[in-house]
This record gives sequence, C-alpha cells and structure tokens, in this order.
Amino acid sequence: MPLLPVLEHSPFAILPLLKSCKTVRNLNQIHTHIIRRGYEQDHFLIAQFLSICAAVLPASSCYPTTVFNAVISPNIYLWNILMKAHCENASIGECFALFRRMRKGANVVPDKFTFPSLIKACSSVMALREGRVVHAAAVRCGTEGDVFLGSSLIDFYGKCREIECARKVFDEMSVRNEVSWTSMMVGYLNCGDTDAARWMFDEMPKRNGATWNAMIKGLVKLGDLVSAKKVFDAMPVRDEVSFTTLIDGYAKAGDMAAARSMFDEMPSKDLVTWSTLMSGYVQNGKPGEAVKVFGEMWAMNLKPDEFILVSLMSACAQLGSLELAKWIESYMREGSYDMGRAHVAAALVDMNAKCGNMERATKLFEEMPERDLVSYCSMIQGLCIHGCGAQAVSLFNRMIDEGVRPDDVAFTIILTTCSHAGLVDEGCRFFDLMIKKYSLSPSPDHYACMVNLLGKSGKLKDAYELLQSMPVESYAGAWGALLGACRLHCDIELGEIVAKRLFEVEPQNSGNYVLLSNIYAEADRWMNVSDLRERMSEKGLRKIPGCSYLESTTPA
DNA sequence: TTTGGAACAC
Repeated sequence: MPLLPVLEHSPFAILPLLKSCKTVRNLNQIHTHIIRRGYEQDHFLIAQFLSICAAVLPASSCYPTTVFNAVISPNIYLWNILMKAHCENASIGECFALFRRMRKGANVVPDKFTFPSLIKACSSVMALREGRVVHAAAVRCGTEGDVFLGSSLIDFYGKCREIECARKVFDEMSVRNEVSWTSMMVGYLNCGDTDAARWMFDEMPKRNGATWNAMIKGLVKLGDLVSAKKVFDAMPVRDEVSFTTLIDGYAKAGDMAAARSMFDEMPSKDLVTWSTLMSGYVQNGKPGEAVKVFGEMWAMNLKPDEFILVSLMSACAQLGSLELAKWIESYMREGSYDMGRAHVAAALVDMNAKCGNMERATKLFEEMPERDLVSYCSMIQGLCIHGCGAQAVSLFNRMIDEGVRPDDVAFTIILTTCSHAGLVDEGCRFFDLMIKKYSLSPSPDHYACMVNLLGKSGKLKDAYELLQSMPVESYAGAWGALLGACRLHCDIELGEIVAKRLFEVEPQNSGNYVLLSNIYAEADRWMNVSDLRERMSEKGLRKIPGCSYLESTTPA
C-alpha cells in the first residue's frame, strides 16, 4: 500500500485510509502501520480502528479484542466500543466478564454510553435477572435520566414480558423520543394489548418509519392483515421494511398471490425482501416458485446472503433435487459462506438427507458442534425416506440419550418411520414414551400413524381399541387407515364396524364405500357389493374413476 | 484533532 509522506508526521493522516478499509487485508495493513509508527497507544486512532473493525470483520473475529488488549490504559471510549462489539456478538457471559473487568482493574468509570449495549444484549436473550442487575448499576452510576438508557430498558422489559416495568421506566423518563414511544408500543403489541398500543401510536408526539412498520408488524402478528394494510396505506413514506413486513404477513396467511403482487409493486427491493418472498413460497409448499425467485434475483447479479441460501436449501429439500443440492454446496464453498452457523448447517443436513445424499448428510451432521432437535429430525426423516427404519430408530434413541427433548413433530416422524418399516414394538414403545415420559398428548396424526402401524401388521383389534380410546372424536383419517388395514387383512367383520362409523363421520366420501366394497369383493360377497353400490347411488355418490396423467392430457 | 449508546422486515 502506498503511503503518503504526511503519514510520517501525524496519526490523523491515517484516518481517511482507515475509513476506506473494505477488507481484512486492508485492516491488517493499517494496523501494521499503526504499530510501526508507534501509535498503538493513541486512543483516538484506536477508537476509530475498532469502529471500522466492527463494520468490516465477521462477527466472530477476536481481532478487535487483541488490538484493544495492546492498549495499556484504554479510555472510556475504547471500553464502550469494545463493549458494544461484545454485546452484539458474544454470549451474555462474555459481555458480563468484560463489564466486570472494566469495573475492577481499569481506571475508568462506566458512563451513560456503556449501559444501553449491555441492556440490548440482555433483551436479545431475554436475560431478565442480568438486565435488572445492569439497570441497577446504571442507576448507581447516575445515568438513569438518559433517553438511550430509558429506551433500551423499555425494549428490554417489553421483550421479557414485564410490561409494567417497561411502563414504569417510560413514565419516569423526563425526556422521551420516537424510540422510547415505539419501544413502549412494541411492548404492548407483543403482549397482545392492541388498545394500549393504538393509544401509544395515536398519542405519541412524533412518528417515524420504524413506528409505522412496528405497528404493521404487530397487526400482522395478530393475523389482522386488513388493518395492517390500512396502516400501510396510511403511511406517509413506505420503505423496504414496510413492504417486506406485509409480504411476510400475506405469505404466513397462505396468500402468495397477494405477497407476490406486493413484491412486484415495490420500487426497490433489498436482500431481506427477496429472502422473505422465497421463504414464503417454501412455507406454502411451492419450492419450484422459490427456486424461480432465486433465479430472478441471480439474473440481477445480486449476491445472495445466508438467509436466501437457507431458503433455497429448504426449497431444494422439498424438490429432492440432488443436482441443485450439489450446486448450492459448491457455490457456498466458493463464496466463502460460513457453513458452520447453526441454521446453515441444519439446512445443509436437511437438504442432503432429503435429496438422497445420506452419506454427505451424515458427515455434516456428525461434524456439527451441537446437534439440535431440528437436525436430528432431518436425519431421522432422511433415513425414513431411504427405508433405513432401524437406523432411524437407533438415531432417535441416541437423540434422547444426548438429552435432546423430542416434540410432537419428532414423534410424528419416528412413528411414521416405524409404520413404514413395520417396526411394531418400537412404534408402540415410542407412542408410550411420548405420553408417559414427555407428557405430550397424541394428535390425530399420531393416532393415524399408530393405526397404520398396527393395522399393517395384522393387529387390527389393537388398532380398533386404540381408536376407541382416542379422545379426539370423529377423526376420519385414522378410521380410514383402519378400514384400509381391514381390507389388507380381509377382516369383514371389523371392516363393517369401521365403515359404519366412517359413513356417519364423512357420508360424502365415496372412498370409504369403495374400500368396504373391495373387502366384500375379495371375499366373493357379491350380494353385499351390489347392496353397497345401491346405497352409493341413492346418496348420489359415484366412484371417482382412476385417471392417469397420460389419459388426461393426451387428446383422444 | 476529539471519538462511543436505544426501536421496525428474512
């Protein structure tokens, strides 16, 4: 890097160069010069350097800490900058360790700039106890009148569902601004107190974009898209966040047509918008559309972020396209994405498992520093898809041994697996475990899995008894599964009982009549078959004729 | 020469 001669004389001459830093390499070069010129103890220059580090380096970098540690007696500015970096990236424990270090050995006193970052760190993990400690420390330091501290405390207590505490802070503030009012309003929205939130919105002396967007988000969360759209239309200036919030709302309500037209209306879109639209399609089971959107974005020469790639991986998993999976992985490797981040790693495991690359999925899974419920479920489901029922069962057992608590979705997966693989004893054991050890109440889907499992292996009586003990009344799916099993094992007697029940629950479903008729037919009970046909036509039911894709698309 | 902190979208 060419250096201007003026650098010889003053540390300030480095500033313009420092501010133009874009990469780690740039930073290293500047740092070298700082050391060479003996500016390592220059508080002003190091403060600037640390600020630029936060903008350029990845969050996990410990470079700023190293630079800070080389300063013999850092001033309060340096402490506060490092504290903020810690609060945004490190664990709450590390933030507090730094705070203690600051108070004990250092020759500085925390000031009003120190506390808001710490409070923010507490609110991001809902650390109520820790946040109260910081609040008390801030009061002891005499900074409680500060509007930044007040606003961060309102946000913190609101996020921790301590709305009364938030309101107390709000009421006791001598100066409030848009942030204080908006934080209080968000607190009410998160507690479901729409009236109080509305009151805040109407009464606040000044609103900015974030205020309006927060209100839209609150209404979207309550499922009131009509009101959300009204607020959106009433906004003086709409930005990307306003549009994106509404797009997400439409997507979550299953209305992708509305989401897409809102997207198309946007004057300018950022990466979050693209990612929101993609994950909307994924959530609504339209992976092909998600991939198309990715293609549109790609054609515009935009570099996808990790959120977009996670959505793309979910779409790929739904499609089961091994080719696309391989492309995504190699693209991410070349693009130096952080594949170790928890949600990225989980998406990679899921994608490979569902696309048939169990070997790769297993490797990624085992290399994860921590295997959570989601990753375990991806693997178990992958093994299920590939017919490795026994392996899936032993992985489920390992998950429990590792202390990961299965939820209702996990049990649906393992019961389905047992049913597919005909693992009757294991399935029954898991069903029992779910109720007795994990106190989960089985859903209709769980019952249907069990009926399938018992029914397929010929334990029709057990399946019938289970269904009679089912607290969820009149769930047709599980009874239909049992009728299917009766047909499989030619059990006319039970088939008649089950069918009778089904005719009551869903009288318009011709499939049940057809199943029973097939049971009769296989036992050569043709009288019963014709009786049944008669009953069907009385009710105006018709067997829906089988129709193949070819027949329906080829002209006659 | 004089630095640092809070709220809204995936």
